[in-house]
Amino acid sequence: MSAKYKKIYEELKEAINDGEYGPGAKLPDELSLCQIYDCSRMTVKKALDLLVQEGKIFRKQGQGSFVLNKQMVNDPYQIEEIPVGGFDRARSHLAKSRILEFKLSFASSDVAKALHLKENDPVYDILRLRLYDGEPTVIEHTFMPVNLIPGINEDVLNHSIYHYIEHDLNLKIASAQQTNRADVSNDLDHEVLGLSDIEPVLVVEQIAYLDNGMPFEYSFCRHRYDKFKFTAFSLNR
Amino acid sequence: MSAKYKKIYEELKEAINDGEYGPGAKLPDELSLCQIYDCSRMTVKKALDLLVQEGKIFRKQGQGSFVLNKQMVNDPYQIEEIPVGGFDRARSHLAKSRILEFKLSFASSDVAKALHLKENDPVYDILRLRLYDGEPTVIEHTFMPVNLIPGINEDVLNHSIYHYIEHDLNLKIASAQQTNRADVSNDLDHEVLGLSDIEPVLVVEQIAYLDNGMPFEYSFCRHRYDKFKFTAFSLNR
DNA sequence: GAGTGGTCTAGACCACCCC
DNA sequence: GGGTGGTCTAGACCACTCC
Repeated sequence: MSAKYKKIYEELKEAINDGEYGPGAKLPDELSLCQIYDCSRMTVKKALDLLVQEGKIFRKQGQGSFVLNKQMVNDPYQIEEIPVGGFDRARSHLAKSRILEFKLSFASSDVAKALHLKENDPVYDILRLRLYDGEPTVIEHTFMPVNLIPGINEDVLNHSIYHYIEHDLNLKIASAQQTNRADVSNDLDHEVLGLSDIEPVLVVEQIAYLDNGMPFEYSFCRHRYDKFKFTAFSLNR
Repeated sequence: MSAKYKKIYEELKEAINDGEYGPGAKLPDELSLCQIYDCSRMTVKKALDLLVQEGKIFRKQGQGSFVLNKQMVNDPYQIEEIPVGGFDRARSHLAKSRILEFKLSFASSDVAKALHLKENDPVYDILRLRLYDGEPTVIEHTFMPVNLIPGINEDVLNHSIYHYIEHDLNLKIASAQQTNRADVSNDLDHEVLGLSDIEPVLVVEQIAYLDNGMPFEYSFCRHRYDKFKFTAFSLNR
């Protein structure tokens, strides 16, 4: 966390977010930043590259680094925006959750494949409802390997699984693979989320990984179509 | 393209995809790679970092670099998988498109905001249907600034807008911002995509940018729910 | 030609992991 | 202690843009 390039990155990001550098503004060139932050050019570049990846700035050889002009606009439903990745743990603290079902199962072939287990290995099989502002908005179906993540119980579920994994088990959550698709709402969606026949859900399927490369979570989140959208930024090549 | 780190990246990626390094396999350590590719450590690291970002490998201090075990499994509809970002131009060549409407409009306030124009600036207003295997699957509504991208006509639309922009206008497409959400299908969706009332669409809203930071495309793609899903990989922090 | 970012080198020291 | 990746330096040369 004390890495110099991360500090430079954080400071510049803050300066951009605060409007010190407005849309289209030119950042100081690399050599100036080297002087400002008393470091070498590689360190400055590493910080700036992070901002490029994030879509905060773009850089052009021979010209400089500039703040990118971003704006998302259209929002028919006042939808909450979530960056793809689901690592925004702050957000999930706003949500309350209700356990609909919590049991142990033998891994199906699909689950075994996703979690890199053998078929019929034991997994937690968790069905939860997430409430935002007291409103039911997401049905979450999660599978986790019992052997990799021991000790899950209702207490843990009522707090935060992620917190338990990172602080109590001292494991590190490193990455996740997600797919988004739309789906026709099913009986449970109707009953629990209060959707009508014609109202769909946004399904986010996720496999999350620890920093040792082991997949520890395979989940399906069925979101109300009018409450969530997922945002991403991507670079060409 | 001639950058050494990109070559190393490509070669390693190919080796992983070909199974030379299977799931969980350990890659050679950095110093070995330096010898193999006759370069410095920073160059090797840059190549490996690209693989980390892409979710091909993970690295652990004190241990090494390993191939990440990825697998997406569940697919109720045999859906085509598309990486978030939409830069996979190869794919769009498979699609044929039919122009439903092609006109000039004055930018609405939403469109002006997204494309960084003034309200009522002229924009192309394009409604196209994309067919995959002859099947109607996506309705695409696109706005582009006339002044930034001159010379669009039906000919261009029937080929590839992106090809026209990159090769004829010699502009560079740099990045894109996307949001995914599910939506109730509307009358046009029913009529053109052949969806029933209860069948939804996956809406991908996109703003795409040139390498000079200018937004040049604001689009809404309404995908049949049973034909597409979007995948992404993300790192924690 | 001056300014800028893109790539690359050959080292250095440190933190972490396993034996 | 030996192996490994994480960070950082102080240069170098090149490619591109603008004047």
